[in-house]
Amino acid sequence: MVRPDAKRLCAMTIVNSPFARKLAAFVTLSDSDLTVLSDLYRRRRVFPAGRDLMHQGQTSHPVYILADGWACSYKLLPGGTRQIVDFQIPGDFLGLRSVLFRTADHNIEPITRVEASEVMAHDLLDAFARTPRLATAVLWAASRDEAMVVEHLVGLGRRNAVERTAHFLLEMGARLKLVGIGSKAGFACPLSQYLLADALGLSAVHINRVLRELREDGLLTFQHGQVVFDDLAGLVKLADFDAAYLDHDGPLLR
Amino acid sequence: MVRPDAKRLCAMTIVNSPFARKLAAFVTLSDSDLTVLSDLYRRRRVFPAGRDLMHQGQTSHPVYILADGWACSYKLLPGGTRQIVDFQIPGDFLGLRSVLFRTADHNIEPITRVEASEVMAHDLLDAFARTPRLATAVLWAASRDEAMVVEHLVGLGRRNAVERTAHFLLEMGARLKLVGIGSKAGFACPLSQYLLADALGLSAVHINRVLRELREDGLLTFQHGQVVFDDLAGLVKLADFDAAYLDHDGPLLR
DNA sequence: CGTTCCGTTGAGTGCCGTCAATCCGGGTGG
DNA sequence: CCACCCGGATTGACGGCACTCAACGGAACG
Repeated sequence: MVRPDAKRLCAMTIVNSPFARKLAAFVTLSDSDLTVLSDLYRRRRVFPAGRDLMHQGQTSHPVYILADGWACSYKLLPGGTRQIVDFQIPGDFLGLRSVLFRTADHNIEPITRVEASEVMAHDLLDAFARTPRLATAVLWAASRDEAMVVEHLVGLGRRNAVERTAHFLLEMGARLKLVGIGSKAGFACPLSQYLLADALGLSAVHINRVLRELREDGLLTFQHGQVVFDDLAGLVKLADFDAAYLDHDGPLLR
Repeated sequence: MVRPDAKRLCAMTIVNSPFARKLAAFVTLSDSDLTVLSDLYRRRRVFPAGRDLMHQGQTSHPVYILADGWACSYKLLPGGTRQIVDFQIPGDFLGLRSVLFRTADHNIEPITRVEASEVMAHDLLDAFARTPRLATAVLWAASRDEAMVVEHLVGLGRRNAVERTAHFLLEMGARLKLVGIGSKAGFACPLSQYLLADALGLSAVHINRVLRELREDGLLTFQHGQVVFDDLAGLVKLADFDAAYLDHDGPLLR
């Protein structure tokens, strides 16, 4: 009986990780790419919900790849309010943007219990040097993250509360579907209305009213930690949602 | 008499460009870095104010480095409104983020007459391969751009009109100072109140009222295309402005 | 000298925030 | 098993920040 190649086995395991899954939507990853990737996954760590794992002003922080759970990045304002910039779901980087700065410019809070792989900046750059294809894929992921931030900005600037909320939930649905969590019908959502409010620039009270309106209009139901798209087409139209920047029919690079 | 080395001369010319000036705030660029940089500047082009030089959905667009003038990147919404994501000033990239996407996800409009160098994506990647230091500098510039977008997002979500406007003008002032245009006292600003409104998620009418309030409170004056910081400390306090992500005391990498 | 763009100001409106009370489910301790 | 507590969800009343509509002045331009 032939014992399977250990590295090969490793690659086979990694291929179903949310991170590889997301990258695979952009580039076709070879076995060697996957092997390099699996090396990055070594230092797995677990964080409890609620306690920040990175905060503004912190110097020389590491980068994480989120393996399980939800997190959010946010900024605090003097008034005591905060603005959530983005939510991170499995497959997303934590703190990639500020890796080139001396200090992190935002906080990251685990919303649920979180499992993440700690990646040394040096190892990441090393991996890039070995597999340019992987480097391209990561750059694409970073561009995609920024595109989401931009879309978020547009929503805050020019969409009313209902459109903004609908757009946000559609985007989360599309992102989750891409990494194999959730479907076109909906997804499990651990976000409280307070978190939603801090992300969408609204008050929790108003979020509640908006969700009720969406529910009564037969568009979507968000109750008991479940988001259900009752009328997907109607939502897409209402929110002017275009998933082009998130999804692709297939890899762009082969 | 010795004729100076042509390449050397080229490097001497480029060192005063806004782009090099901005990068130099982050890394110390060697003569060879500057030579590579000057190669990127070859294809200089001019665009008149007002006509978009890139639009949403456009495929395989080039990247530009802005040499002179102001531009803005924006997204259109179905209602006919638009949201300006960011303004670009000399030294900034145009369209860098969407270079890895098949299609641009936003429009770019020259606000004034604009001079820009067209850079082929291939040449850029080639330059990166030759001088990793330059690659790092460009990545830093990209991270800085994203940090500005994030700060913009925070403003739209959680700052009122006055704070938001003050913060925006302070940020523009800091950016312009970094590339050698404008000073601590103020700067020449070609933006109309309509452009300001589209950027800050407000109506032009309200921008007008906000500017009046800032003026009457002795904080800043924006008239006849000139922004003057009448009370810089007061503005910084009002807007909770922190230029850490824009400016540095000196290069971080030597 | 009309046109157009930009800036300015007033009046009225509405979306969304704040304050406050209530309800509900789950966890905890008696 | 029940009382208590606590975070989150829900709803109502009220107020304010910023929008819309509208009108007018001034400067640039053909």
